[in-house]
Amino acid sequence: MPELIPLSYVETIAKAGSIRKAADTLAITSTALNRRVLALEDEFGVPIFERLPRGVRLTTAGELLVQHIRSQRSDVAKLQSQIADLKGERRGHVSIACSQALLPYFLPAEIAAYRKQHTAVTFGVYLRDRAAAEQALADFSADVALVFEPVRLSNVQVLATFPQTVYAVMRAGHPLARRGVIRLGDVSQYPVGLPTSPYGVRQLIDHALVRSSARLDVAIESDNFQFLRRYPAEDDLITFQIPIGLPGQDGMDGMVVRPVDARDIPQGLLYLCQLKNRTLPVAAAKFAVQLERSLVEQLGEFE
Amino acid sequence: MPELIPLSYVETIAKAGSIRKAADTLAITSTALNRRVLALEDEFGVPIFERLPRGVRLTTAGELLVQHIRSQRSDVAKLQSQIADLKGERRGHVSIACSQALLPYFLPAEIAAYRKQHTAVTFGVYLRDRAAAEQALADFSADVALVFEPVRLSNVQVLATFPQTVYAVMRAGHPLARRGVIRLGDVSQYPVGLPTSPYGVRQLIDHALVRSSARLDVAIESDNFQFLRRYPAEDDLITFQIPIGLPGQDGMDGMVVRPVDARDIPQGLLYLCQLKNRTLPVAAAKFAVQLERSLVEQLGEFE
DNA sequence: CTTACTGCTGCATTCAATGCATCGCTTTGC
DNA sequence: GCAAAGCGATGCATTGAATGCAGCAGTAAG
Repeated sequence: MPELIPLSYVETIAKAGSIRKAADTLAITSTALNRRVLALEDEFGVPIFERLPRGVRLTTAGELLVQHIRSQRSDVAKLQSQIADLKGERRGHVSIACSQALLPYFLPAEIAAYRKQHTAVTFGVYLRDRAAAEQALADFSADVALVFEPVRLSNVQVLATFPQTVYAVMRAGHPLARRGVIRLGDVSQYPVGLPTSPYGVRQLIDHALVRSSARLDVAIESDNFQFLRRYPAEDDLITFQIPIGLPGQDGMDGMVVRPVDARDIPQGLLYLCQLKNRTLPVAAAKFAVQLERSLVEQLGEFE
Repeated sequence: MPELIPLSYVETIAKAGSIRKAADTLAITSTALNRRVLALEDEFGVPIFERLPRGVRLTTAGELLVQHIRSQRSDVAKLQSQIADLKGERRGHVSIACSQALLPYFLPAEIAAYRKQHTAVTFGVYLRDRAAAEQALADFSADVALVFEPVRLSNVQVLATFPQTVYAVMRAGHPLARRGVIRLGDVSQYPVGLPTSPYGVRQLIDHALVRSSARLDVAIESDNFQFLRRYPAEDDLITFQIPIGLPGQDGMDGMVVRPVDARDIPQGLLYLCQLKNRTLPVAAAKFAVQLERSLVEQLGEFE
């Protein structure tokens, strides 16, 4: 699909930082590339690149142009996926930006289920924090984002939200394991492990602690959910997770999870999003629908 | 802006119905054009055109492609208008599809006011009935549509709605002219002139008549609002208009308008629309904002 | 059966895009 | 300070991909 995305060399130059370097990676001479840039600037009547002593940098107009090119690329992908769809091939590619909690169980199962039906569809799964996920949507490097408690949601269209109760994770023999629902006051008697502050679960807990008289003994802090989920097996410590990041009934080898009372820590929301005003390629749209269905079912299981 | 819209020849061929005719209008040989088509079909792996004995016709894939090309053209226009905007030129073009009522007074005044500020912006104003206006949005031949009581509104995004009371139009000496508000029962004593059935005003009146005991003596029927507005000057006949299609206090030379009681004929809605999920070019977006403001003011005047 | 119109293809041509060499400029390193 | 290195821009020769020409095969209309 060569000339379906013209001007894509502009992106290469912007990334490389100089015309000569970009010409190298494009395997053409700098002359040719330079000429294309000049011709393009002539057409628009505006400089696309700012000439610096050590290379070039996009002007404001150039940034608009790059945005346009990316949007166009995504449109072409959509078109190709539509055409492939009516060829009966069900091809395509889906890029997903998501929070950590989705990676260990939920997305692998979902993607495997989807690919079982549509084997020609390929996937890209990228761990992005809440801000980076929105950025990924904006520059078309992701089709959909699945994030817990996102930040601002500007330029983002919410396809669906799913409430997520915070669960306490502990070893099976832990005293609190006998209770059905955990109160925050109970937990304050034990050391806890928390995610670092950028994460949604931590935000919810921090907010809860402000309003509450309880204080937590934070013995462990980590930015890795996998670590936080496994650690209580070795210690009396309690950590917190949302259900989407937990394995099913089996596979909890020696550990148990108990919901935290919603009066203490309110439910957070898991957001399924896409870029505002964008029509997704067929594959991505269908996958989003499947995600929505599965998440609604998943919800029922844990309630 | 030549090669910013590649593939645009596909549209030309589709419209011409044959490669050779299209080649004529494009001022190139049929050979070259044919080659491009073959190359394109090779890239997509799907025939774009169906070969008929007397020419070609778009396949399903081809129709998708044409839709994509139109969308792309509109995107490029948006980009250029954005770039022109930051050049301080405020250039651009706005295409408007609208009902008859907007043409005599409202749009001329609005466009003139806009062009006073942005002289480099050009306009296209096209009379389209309610169904055709939506079609015009869909194929990107119009940026915004202003229609009274539209039909289905699929694939259309409503930017704003404005209630429009139906007004009775009569000569100044008419007996009913002494009343402040007209009841449908009063009108039934006189002959009336109505727009033909596709128009929103007629729809409202027809609906009103079904529910009401009153019957109207339809002496004149026309699809031209200009005619219906002027005719009562020569006759005791009464016609109906919405305020947006009427001149201000002056310029009614010998005629008066009186609102029809909303209990008899409910208010209709004037819709300001754009294509769903489309980002308008700067000029069109700004003009839409101006329209919205003016219409809100206009509303105050007549209430 | 002829005529006219269609899309398609082999071969020669041409012109726009490319490559080469070089200039003018700024920053970097000694 | 002065040479070196890296950058974008430009004049000139070259090349190859897109074009044009002529002719093919097929179908519908008269």
